[in-house]
Amino acid sequence: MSKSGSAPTINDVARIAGVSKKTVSRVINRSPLLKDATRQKVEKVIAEIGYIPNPQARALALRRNFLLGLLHDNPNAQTVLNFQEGVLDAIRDTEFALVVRPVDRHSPDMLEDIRSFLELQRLYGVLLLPPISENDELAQLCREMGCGYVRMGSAALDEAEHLVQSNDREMVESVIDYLVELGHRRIGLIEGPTGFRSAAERREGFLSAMKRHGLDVPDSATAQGTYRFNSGVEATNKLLKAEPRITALFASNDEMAAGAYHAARERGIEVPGQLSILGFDNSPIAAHIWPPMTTVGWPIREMAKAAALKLVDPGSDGASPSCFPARLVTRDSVAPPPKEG
Amino acid sequence: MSKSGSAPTINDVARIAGVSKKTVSRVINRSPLLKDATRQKVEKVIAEIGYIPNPQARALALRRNFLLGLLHDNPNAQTVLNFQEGVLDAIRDTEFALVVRPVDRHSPDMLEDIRSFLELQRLYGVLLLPPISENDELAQLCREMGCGYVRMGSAALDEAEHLVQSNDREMVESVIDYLVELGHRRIGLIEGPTGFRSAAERREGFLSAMKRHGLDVPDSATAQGTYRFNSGVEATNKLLKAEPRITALFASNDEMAAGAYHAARERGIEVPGQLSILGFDNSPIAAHIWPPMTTVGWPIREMAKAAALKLVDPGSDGASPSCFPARLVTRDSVAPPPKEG
DNA sequence: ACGAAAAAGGAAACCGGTGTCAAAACGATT
DNA sequence: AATCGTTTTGACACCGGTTTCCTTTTTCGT
Repeated sequence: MSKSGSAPTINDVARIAGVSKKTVSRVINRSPLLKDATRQKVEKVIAEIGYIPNPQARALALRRNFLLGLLHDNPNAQTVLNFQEGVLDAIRDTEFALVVRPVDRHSPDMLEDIRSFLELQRLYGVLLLPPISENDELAQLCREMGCGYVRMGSAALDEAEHLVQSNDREMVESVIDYLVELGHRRIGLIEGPTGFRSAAERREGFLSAMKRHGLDVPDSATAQGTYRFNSGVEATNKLLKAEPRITALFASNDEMAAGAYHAARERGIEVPGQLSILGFDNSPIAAHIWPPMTTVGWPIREMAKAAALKLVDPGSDGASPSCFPARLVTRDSVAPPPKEG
Repeated sequence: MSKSGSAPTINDVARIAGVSKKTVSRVINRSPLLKDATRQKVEKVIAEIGYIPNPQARALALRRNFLLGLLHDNPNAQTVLNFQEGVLDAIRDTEFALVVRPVDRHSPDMLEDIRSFLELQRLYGVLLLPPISENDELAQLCREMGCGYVRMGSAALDEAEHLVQSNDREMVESVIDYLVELGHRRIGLIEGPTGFRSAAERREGFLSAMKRHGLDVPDSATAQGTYRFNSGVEATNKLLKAEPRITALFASNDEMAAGAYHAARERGIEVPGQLSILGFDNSPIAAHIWPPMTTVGWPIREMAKAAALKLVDPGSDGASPSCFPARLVTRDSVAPPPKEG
């Protein structure tokens, strides 16, 4: 019997069940070459004494930890946190745990930092959040290091087993359709920074929808931001100066849309009476700002769960492509355009 | 020599340095009974070949993982994320990693869940964020399990070595002083939920400052919220109905303060012209809301770093009490009270 | 210079699992 | 019943450190 006070080990199970520890190990690892009778006998003992394999020992023997890593360059606090919750949904009641690692994508050492991190911790796999999920070198690094990985993205960045995708582009298109239906014709775009795949996808969606409706998008009706609040303010100011007749504004994310509110208010423009504003991400700020913002939300938590499952249990469903639908969250920042004066 | 491709092991170091692995182990563990010459010789080799002890092996032998756990019941996404960054600041370039574990403080199984989590993962230590940091049973559990812990709190919850503290109370007092200096006399309070130590501290600070100034605080000038946005809306409505002559409002956190903005706007009350609003936490919403909110910010990241250091390197400074000063972040939601009549 | 105590080093066992490979058990044939 | 080819199972080394226990060397007082 194991000394009371310390958890039962594989040896305890083996002794009580009257088999070798290797056999117990086989039961734990679901080896197919076990006689059913043996398996059941061992499983009974495991259940009885409440044995749980020690992840530290397995980590050493397998040269691989039971840790999932979350690598991110803080796109947005709420997003990251929702993602963490989703991963936890997937690994709750398993031996896995989630380790987080904020990184700085602007640092020239990012890849080296991550390499030594992976080398040291021997993670089972990592989850890559945008924008660093778009970094192909990083994915390559994971492959080299024998570390599983799943990328979250708004485009087909990788093979299905390494990807959980959202359909930003389609979603933006339908959002523009919605604005056009309401009567808007002059719609402005605040796009995200160059180099972000999501920004590109959202812009493409915008442009193709406008084109489909036969609407003109002069250069002066688009402005670029950095996905941060301040850049939204600046972009809006620039836009409204160049194109004062714009009646609706689509911002590539909520923070910039909130910046647009700010700029509009400073100019005495009423939202949504004189200007409709639409964001993207459904972050908390969209709900808290006044008037509450209409935006597009994607099911981050479910996506995170799916991503984690691809790593942890690739058998179940891991190879199938996962594209998650976003949905329009209608609040009060969009109205029909004002009557022409 | 170690086979190229795999990291150097303790045996490599021992062979190259011409000592036994035990000696190397002693160097790594800073054993005091080593001759300086030996230590330096070994350290030189370690540096040369870039040896890093394998955390998995150490975890097995020491029965203790090199993982810090962050237990939280999401007080606020930005807070949690800042905290994570702070912990990372402390453990960057060490063998430690940070694992996160959101918990549900309303679940009756919370303690059991955490117990089995600790048992399984054998964390080196955990960091407890408010509000669960206030749970004494949880701290007791950590002690029982031999797991280090540090609590973040707004009061003296525990011994110095287990505590990183903020001075909410003092800070609220000085905030009220500030309002009174501006001329406010009728100040309302939206307090946080019962059972939160921070809520209690902030209320105490408010009341004692008001008392000090000889100002009356009728029951109708305080309302309770849940720390969530919506509760801020409701509390403000209740408050303004009962005490329409209030000229300033202090909310126990920014989310509720944002709710107060919302309620004020719905009632056509101008902020800060007719009503000054003050929040607490300096969360992003405070900066993004219109007009930008004056609030109190505490240095979460530094506090997190200090907390992590208490666990990782208790020698350095771990036993000394750590109380971090908050500071007033002045923005545009506070103005002198409107002239009477 | 001598003996005792302190410091340094090493061999082997151990932490709790997994991999390899050979032995044992089994079933089907002859 | 003996033989052969498969399953099943177990003995033993190993993952990369730490620990125990003991021997050898230093250091120091006298």
